[in-house]
Amino acid sequence: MAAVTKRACNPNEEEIDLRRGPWTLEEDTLLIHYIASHGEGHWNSLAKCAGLKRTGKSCRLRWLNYLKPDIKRGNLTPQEQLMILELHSKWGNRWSKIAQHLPGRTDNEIKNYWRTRVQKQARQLNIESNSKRFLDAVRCFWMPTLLQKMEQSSSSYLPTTLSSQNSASPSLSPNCSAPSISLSTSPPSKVSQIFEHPINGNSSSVRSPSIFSSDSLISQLPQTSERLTSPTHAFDHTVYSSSPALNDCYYVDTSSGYAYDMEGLNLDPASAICDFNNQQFDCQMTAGDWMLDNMTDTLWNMEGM
DNA sequence: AATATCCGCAACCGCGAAACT
DNA sequence: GAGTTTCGCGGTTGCGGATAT
Repeated sequence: MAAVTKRACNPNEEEIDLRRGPWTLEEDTLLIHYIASHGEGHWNSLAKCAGLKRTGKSCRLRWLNYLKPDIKRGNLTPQEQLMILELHSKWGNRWSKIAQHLPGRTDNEIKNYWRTRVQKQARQLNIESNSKRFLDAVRCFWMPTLLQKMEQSSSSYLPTTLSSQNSASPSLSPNCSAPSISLSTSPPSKVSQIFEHPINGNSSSVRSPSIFSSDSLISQLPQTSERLTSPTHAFDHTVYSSSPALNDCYYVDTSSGYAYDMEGLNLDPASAICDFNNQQFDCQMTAGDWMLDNMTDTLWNMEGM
């Protein structure tokens, strides 16, 4: 039951009972129908004209975060999680800006994801979520694991003729200035949304932002052949090798058929050991290191990661 | 089975920027 | 240019379901 408060916007106006709390189906219907026929904007007058005893602010929030038709619901895909991690490393808590690059996702949803999932992991590791250390952790383990899931999903999801080709695997292209999660072959038919590289964009696909620049976190991921020594590590050369078609950079969202959750990921601790010869990052893994100590029971077994 | 605790998410709040008068 | 209104953003809260005890 939504709370009701007495409020007078203007001393001359009669007091209006303003509802608060969860929206009812009736209110949702009113708002949807009103916007369908009159459009959105001018939220305060919209609330009054639609017969909603809500603030314009509340109506706007309800519409943008929940009722808008193109809102995508369900778990964030690995691709989306990866993009959030990447963009947050660049922009910080600019949720709305980050959300602009994730069609169908709201800033509120992304913010909640960051606070409930990402910051939780940082807390469990006793490191600041905005610290370089945590960024390294994200870069060295979280992102590769997401990429692994993307690789696996694309392999199982795409037709075998496609998935058997290296070029069809999501590839990290260190030199790619556009989204570096790429498919260099024609996008599969089941791909729901494709962000094309700007120089190739010629369809109705949503244009991708130019993220994942050369100095981005992803481009700083350790090259598999150089730094990942475990034979069981899931990242083979197809993940990190340069795509022969660097210009063909797609962001592939397979969410239409999948609902991934980090919690479902299971990374063998042994496979997470890095040997960073170049020591570019301070997340070198040796027995007794802070991260290794923690990874079996927090971040790196992916329970809750 | 009952209670406590945890967790995710929708909704609210305060503030600053932009638009309008 | 000043004052007011509207909009949008980021931070926070609180509810309800899930899980643990």
